[in-house]
Amino acid sequence: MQPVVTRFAPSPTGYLHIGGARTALFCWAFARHQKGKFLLRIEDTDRERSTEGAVQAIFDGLRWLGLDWDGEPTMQFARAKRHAEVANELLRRGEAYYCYCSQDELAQMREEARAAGKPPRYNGMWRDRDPAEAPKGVAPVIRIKAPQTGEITVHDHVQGEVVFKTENLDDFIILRSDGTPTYMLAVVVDDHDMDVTHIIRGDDHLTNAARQIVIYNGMEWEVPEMAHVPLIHGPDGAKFSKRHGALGVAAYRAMGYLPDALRNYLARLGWSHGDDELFSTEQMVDWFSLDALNKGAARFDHVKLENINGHYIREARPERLYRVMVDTALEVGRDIDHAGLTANEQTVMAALPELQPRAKTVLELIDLAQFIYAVRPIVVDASAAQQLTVETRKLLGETCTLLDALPEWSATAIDETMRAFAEARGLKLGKVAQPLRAALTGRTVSPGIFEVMELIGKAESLARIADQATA
RNA sequence: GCGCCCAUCGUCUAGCGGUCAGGACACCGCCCUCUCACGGCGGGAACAGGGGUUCGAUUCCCCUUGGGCGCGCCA
Repeated sequence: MQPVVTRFAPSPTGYLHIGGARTALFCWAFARHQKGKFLLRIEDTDRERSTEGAVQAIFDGLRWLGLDWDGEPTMQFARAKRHAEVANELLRRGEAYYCYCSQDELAQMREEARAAGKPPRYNGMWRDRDPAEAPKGVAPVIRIKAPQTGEITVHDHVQGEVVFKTENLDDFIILRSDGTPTYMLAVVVDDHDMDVTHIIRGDDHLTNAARQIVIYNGMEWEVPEMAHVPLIHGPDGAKFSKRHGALGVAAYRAMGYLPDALRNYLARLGWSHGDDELFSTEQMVDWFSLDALNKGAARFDHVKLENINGHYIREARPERLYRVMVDTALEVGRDIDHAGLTANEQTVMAALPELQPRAKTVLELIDLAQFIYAVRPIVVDASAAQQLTVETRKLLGETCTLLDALPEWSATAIDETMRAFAEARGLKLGKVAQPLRAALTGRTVSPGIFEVMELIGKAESLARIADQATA
């Protein structure tokens, strides 16, 4: 049996966007499931818009998500000569022809078609005309000779049998007047030459598939299997543009999302395996099949992504999370946090089990860790300040004395004495804990306050409390 | 305009002729509790509309409506 070969073929004109990442994930998962190959092709034939930085962003994004490709990436522009060769072969076979139309003539053609209520398309002007009639000095394009009757069926693993009447297809250009290939030609030639067996891509290419089949037929090449997956929509159901919150993969990393979380979320968008919501990459590879892909477009839901991210943060090992926190702080330019995190590696690591269930993103994790390296006097935020009254400041003074006398500095020991202290005063524990939290962290929200004290140590704890206490 | 695709709770989805229409996120209660999370328990919430086919339609077919995509010497 022929080994499966899939490919991801982005054009490097921006960042690796979320929709592309999902397509890549599906291509990758299918290839890995089938024990086949997953190839990468950079479609950089648009010389105006393609940039080196964008190519790098694609590599980085895929690697970050853990999508490894096989072999060296193919750079499409470098294969222009081969594309032209195929165009000329099509010419020889009588499956394509030179067209000498000017831009004005084409514009007029489109105008006329529109007026006649037909789709704007080329009218076949040069299809059967003798090239000897060609106007002097005009560099021609090469157009494919599309069948004018019958239909073309795309056998799609997601969309099913999609039938296009050939009368709705026109003789599109395959080679530009400057000798460079158009997208339609380049894709077909490359997919064929790369031995791609399964084309998995966005369903915005579904109509292109019919056109591409014309080229396959012209060359008598076998048409690969196809699967056109629905696009991702924005939260409002409309197109998922930058304006509507569509971001690059790198942006999610910067916002503190873990690659496992994004991968899991994206996989679940348009694909499912029963009721399974949370699954590992291995499980996805194990379970992946094209039949389980959905036909309808899905909306991108940041809230659910956040929930899944929270799950992966809770599951992550502190060592790994610590590295991500440091890297993220550096990347987003939070120098103070970066310095604090770096200088307190052991404490942060020890605190992480307390921090993890409280954070949905790595950025939140960093915020949560601030009490560790905050510098005295602690900045007390507005709501925490309300906890510090004349009475509670006195209370804090008394706890200082008790705490100072503790022979052993542990959360449980502190817990016991504070409970006893509160009870002796006829106070609920919260009446003591909240002022302590305000004094120690400057906030009203934090991990268990006795754990906080253990983490930052006796001296620092007593000092922070004393800063807010009165005798 | 023409062509094509799609349609189950607010969102992501399970369902592949007979189900009390299941799960997850979100939301609302309750519990746990030093705050906030986490966790546990419970609740409300959907088959777009209309025709068929069938003993029986969420499921199959058609139409309507509503979304989306495509129609470049862009990819």
